[in-house]
Amino acid sequence: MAVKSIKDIARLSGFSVSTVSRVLNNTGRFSDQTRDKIIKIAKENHYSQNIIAKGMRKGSLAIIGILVPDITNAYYAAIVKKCEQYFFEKDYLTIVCNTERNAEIEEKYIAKLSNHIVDGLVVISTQRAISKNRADLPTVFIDRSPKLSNNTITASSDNYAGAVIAANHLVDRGCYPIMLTNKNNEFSSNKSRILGFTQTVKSRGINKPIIINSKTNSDEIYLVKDKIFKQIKKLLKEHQKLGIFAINDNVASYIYQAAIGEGIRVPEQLSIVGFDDTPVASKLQLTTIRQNTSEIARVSSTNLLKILKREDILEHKFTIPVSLVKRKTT
Amino acid sequence: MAVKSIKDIARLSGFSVSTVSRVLNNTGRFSDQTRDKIIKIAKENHYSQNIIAKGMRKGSLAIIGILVPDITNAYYAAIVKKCEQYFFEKDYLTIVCNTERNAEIEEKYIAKLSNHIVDGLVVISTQRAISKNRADLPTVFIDRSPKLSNNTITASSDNYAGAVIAANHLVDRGCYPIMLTNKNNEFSSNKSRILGFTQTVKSRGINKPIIINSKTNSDEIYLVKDKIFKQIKKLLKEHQKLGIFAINDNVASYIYQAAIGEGIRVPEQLSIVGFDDTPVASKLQLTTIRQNTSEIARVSSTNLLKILKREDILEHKFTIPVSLVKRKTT
DNA sequence: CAAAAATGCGGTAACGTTTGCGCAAACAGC
DNA sequence: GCTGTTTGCGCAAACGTTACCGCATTTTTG
Repeated sequence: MAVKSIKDIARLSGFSVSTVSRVLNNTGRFSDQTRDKIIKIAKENHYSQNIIAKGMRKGSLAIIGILVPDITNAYYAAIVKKCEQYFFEKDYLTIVCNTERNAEIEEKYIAKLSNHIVDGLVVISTQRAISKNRADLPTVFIDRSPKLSNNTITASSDNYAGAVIAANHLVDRGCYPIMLTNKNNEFSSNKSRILGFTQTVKSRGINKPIIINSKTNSDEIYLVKDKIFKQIKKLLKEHQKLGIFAINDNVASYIYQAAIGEGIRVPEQLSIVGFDDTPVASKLQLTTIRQNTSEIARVSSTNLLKILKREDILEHKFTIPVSLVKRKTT
Repeated sequence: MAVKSIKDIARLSGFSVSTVSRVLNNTGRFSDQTRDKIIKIAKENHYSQNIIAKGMRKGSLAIIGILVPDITNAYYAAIVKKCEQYFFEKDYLTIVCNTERNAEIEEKYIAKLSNHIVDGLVVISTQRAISKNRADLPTVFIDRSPKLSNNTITASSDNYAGAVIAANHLVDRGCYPIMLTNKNNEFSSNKSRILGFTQTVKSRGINKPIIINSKTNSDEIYLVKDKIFKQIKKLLKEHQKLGIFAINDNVASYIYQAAIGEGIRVPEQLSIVGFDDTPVASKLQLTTIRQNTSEIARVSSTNLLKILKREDILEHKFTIPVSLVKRKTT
């Protein structure tokens, strides 16, 4: 009961603290008898190592911090889960921070985590360049990276290729392609998707690609439903089949439901391709571009651990392939 | 640059470490001049407190651990996010652990966290009673709690009331009610829902309530689709309108999609009520029983912090009200 | 069998912080 | 101007570990 520290085990076993420490960490020299006796006593008394003290001595608690806009978002949740599990395999714990994409909250988390509490940081999709005073903390970025220096390490999906696949898929199925984006078009991932769409559509003979920008967040797109459908209905008169490439599954699923409500047949009149492949997409049977979240997480985690082990990392940009998941909306 | 510890600030300012510590923590006695000078130097040199050392001295790192089956599940994600945000408000960080409902993994996490790394634990829906050797760690439970002692603190939705609401809603709309559960019927939350359904249905004059147990996990229910629909179709011949109360939204949404595939009209022939109110339910326009995840998280977090502050907690069971969200499947 | 090497173990400093205690100087009261 | 109180600050111990170093004792070597 009263056993708290290595000192108690030392006292109970008759050995010194250094010997107990060596046995418990399996380092240095000690006899088999000594080991057995100390281990036995430690177990009997439910000794558990004080990680704080160890961390102080070693200068590390073996904890990783992960900054994520919102754990409730299925795409982020998938990444965070995989990272956490990967780190735990390697004996690291993970502190999760919901930043709400709010720069102020981000700064607060970073300030707190910088105080020697985490060994490194995984940063997903930050609003802006991260404050410089965390410059000492090893960091890997997911999706987007600040323009701090040219050796920041980033992993992201091949957004450009995803858009190319989506655009070609729509044109192949005889649709006149439209892209529907949200207000976050300054995000590099959105930029790449727009570029991929535009270039592909042009290469298929359409000179003026139509891109509708909702100018809202993905989950507030319902506010501009009427405006969007006015445009869609107008286009439907000019083209037999329309194909919407939505910036993500949330937007795609909303448009899908709304189209049905408007009496537009999917996919006969209107095909829809989303992006992400979240559970909603699979429940709604939405065709979408799948992001390989497991791979993004794996690459990021291993890179961070490599930095911590001071191993060299040759690449700095890691681009993860995406794939088309064909379902019932195309 | 080379400034690492309070010692450096002491050296640079000409004061002792104790004075610096007192100023930085705003405790004890010091003059205004001293304060200004020390603060200035600390800021100039970007001093940041070493939380590990502080933690060692104070015996706490101000970190909470949260054990959750799967952060990817929307219901759990909502709770975890709220808890994390609440703890951060109170200056605690949160370590998230995905246990996959696996007892072995749970034990590993608990063993690791027990080593003085967290101040307390939030445990969501554990598979079994938690290993006894963590008995020293303050813990609150969500959804279900092990039968360790009768003062374990638990917060959960009013599952019984939810089932009563769902059953009445279905009967009110002229449906012959059926309940569809998964294999986890030993879970107390499922038990309560089944009880609520059974008793309500009986009180409405149906003596032999029909409960179909898929005997699979929620996301593997597709394996027994044929069996389930055979039964549903048979019942459809005996009753004009059927109403399914599904154990959760995942099951409900699958049944919804499958029913449409089978050519059954929803809600004309078959009404469906889910449980949870996850994003999928709202996307699919599923009628469901909403769990108040914010409230569950708030109650649990405040209770844990109360325990840490050694405040008395009068109740041990916290039951959070649920509500009917009527959408298009009823 | 002497010298050299290996083994087993303990003493102790250090990690960076907080905090009780004590002491000198300044200030207050009468 | 003497006593009593307050103020400002430093010393040093302590939190629980780890790891360097050193010292017997034992084992190996030639």
